[in-house]
Amino acid sequence: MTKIVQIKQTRIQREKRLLIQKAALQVFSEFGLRGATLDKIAKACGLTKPNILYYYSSKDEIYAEVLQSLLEEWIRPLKDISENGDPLTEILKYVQKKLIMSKTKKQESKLFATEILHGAPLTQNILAGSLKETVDDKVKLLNKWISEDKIAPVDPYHLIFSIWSMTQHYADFDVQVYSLLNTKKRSRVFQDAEDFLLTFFTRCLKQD
Amino acid sequence: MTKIVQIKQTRIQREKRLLIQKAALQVFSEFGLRGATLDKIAKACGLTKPNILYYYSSKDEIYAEVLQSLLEEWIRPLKDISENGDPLTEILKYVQKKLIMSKTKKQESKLFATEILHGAPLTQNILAGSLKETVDDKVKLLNKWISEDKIAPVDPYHLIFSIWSMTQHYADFDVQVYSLLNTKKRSRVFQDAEDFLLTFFTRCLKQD
DNA sequence: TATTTTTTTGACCAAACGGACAATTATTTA
DNA sequence: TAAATAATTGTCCGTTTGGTCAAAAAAATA
Repeated sequence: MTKIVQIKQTRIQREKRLLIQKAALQVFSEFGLRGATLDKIAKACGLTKPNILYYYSSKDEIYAEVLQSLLEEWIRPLKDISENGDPLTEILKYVQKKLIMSKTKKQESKLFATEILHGAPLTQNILAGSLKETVDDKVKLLNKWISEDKIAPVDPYHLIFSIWSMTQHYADFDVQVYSLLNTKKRSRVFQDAEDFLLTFFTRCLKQD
Repeated sequence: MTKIVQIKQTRIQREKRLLIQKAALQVFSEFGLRGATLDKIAKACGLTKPNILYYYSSKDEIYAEVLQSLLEEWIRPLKDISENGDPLTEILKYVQKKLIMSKTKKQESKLFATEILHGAPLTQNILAGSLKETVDDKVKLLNKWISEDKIAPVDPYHLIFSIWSMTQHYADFDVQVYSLLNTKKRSRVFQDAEDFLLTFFTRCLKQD
C-alpha cells in the first residue's frame, strides 16, 4: 500500500507557518541564528516547541526559509533602477527606497546583516548568483550614464556599496544612532537622513 | 591569618591572557557571543577549557574584556580630528584612518557590529557616555567650520554616520563585497574604495 | 454521527555547553 | 635543593538545547 502524500496545505498549516515565520524573524534578528532558541520562537508565537517542529523539521529549516523569503525582497528595488528615467532621479529614488526599507524592515535588515557578517553560510550562492547578475547589470547602466556625461564619474560598484551601507546603517546600527542623538533629533532621524543622503548624492553625482 | 592576594601579574599570566584574548576575538567575531563556545576558544589558542577558566572566571568576562579593549581603540581616531588643520583635509584623513582600520582590524569591526546589531547590551553606557561626548564635540567643530564657510553645509551627525557606515562596510560585509567583484577588482578593493570615498567626500564638502 | 486525518502536547532523550574541583605538574622563590 | 606558589588537566555536574515520540485532542470528512 502506498503512503498518501499531502500535497495541498490546509488553512491551519498556512496560518501557523506564517505565524512561526513572523516570530522567527523577530527572534533571529535579535539573537542571531545561534542565539535564537526554539523555545524563544515558541514563546513569541504562543505555540509549544514540539508544535513548531510539527511544521518545520528543524531550527535551521525555519532560518533558511525566513532568510530565503527576505533575500528576494531585499534585491528587488535595485532592479527597479530604470534605463529610461533621468539618471540622477533614478539613483535618488533608489536611495529613498532603501532608506524606507531601513525604517520599515528593521528586523529584516538586521537578520541579513548578521548573516553576511558571519560569513553568509546560507547566502553565498545567492550573492554570487542572482544578486551579482543584477548588480553587474546596473553597473553597466551606471557606466553608460557616466560615458554619456549624465552623471559624474565614479566607480559604480562602490557607489552601490555606499548606498547600501549608508541606508542600512540606520536599521542595523539604530541603537548607536539613537544613543548619539538628542531627543529632538531622535524623532526625525529618518527625515534628516533623507535630506542628508539626497544632498550628498546630488552633490556627488550631478554633472554641471 | 589573612589570605595573600596576588597583585602583580606573572609573565605567564600576561602571555596567556593575551593569547586567550586574541583567540577569543577571532571566535567571537566569527560566531558572536552566543555562537562562540569555550571549547572553540580553547582550541583556537591551544589551551584546555579549564585552563582558560583559570585566567577568566567566565565566558562573559572574556567577551567583556575583548569588547572593552576594542572600544577604546575604536573611538580614538575620531578624537584626532583637529581644529587647527584644514577642515576638508582633517575629514579626509579621518576617512582614510577608518578605512585602514576596516582593512587591518576586520575582526574587531565585525565584533563591534554584531554587538551593536544585537542591542549593544554591554556597550550602551559607553555609546551614551564617552562616545557621545566625543561625537558632540566634533559636531560642534563641524558646525563651526560650516558657519565659517570652510566646508559645505551638511548635518554633522549624519556626516559622521556616513563615514562610519561606508568605511566599516568593507570589513563587516566583506563576504558580500568580494562576492560581487571580479578577481581583478577584488585585489584592489581597498584602493578603489579609498579613491571613491575621497572623491565622494571632496565633492560633497568642498566649498567653492 | 462515525471515522479518518490533522493538530497539539507532555514527557522524554542525547548532545553540547558553561563551569567546578581536586589532583597533578611546572615554576618560582627562599 | 626544598618549600611554596602558580599553572594545568581529567573528570565530573547541572542546565540548556534541539529534537523525538506516543498519546490525546481537535478538526475535517464521509
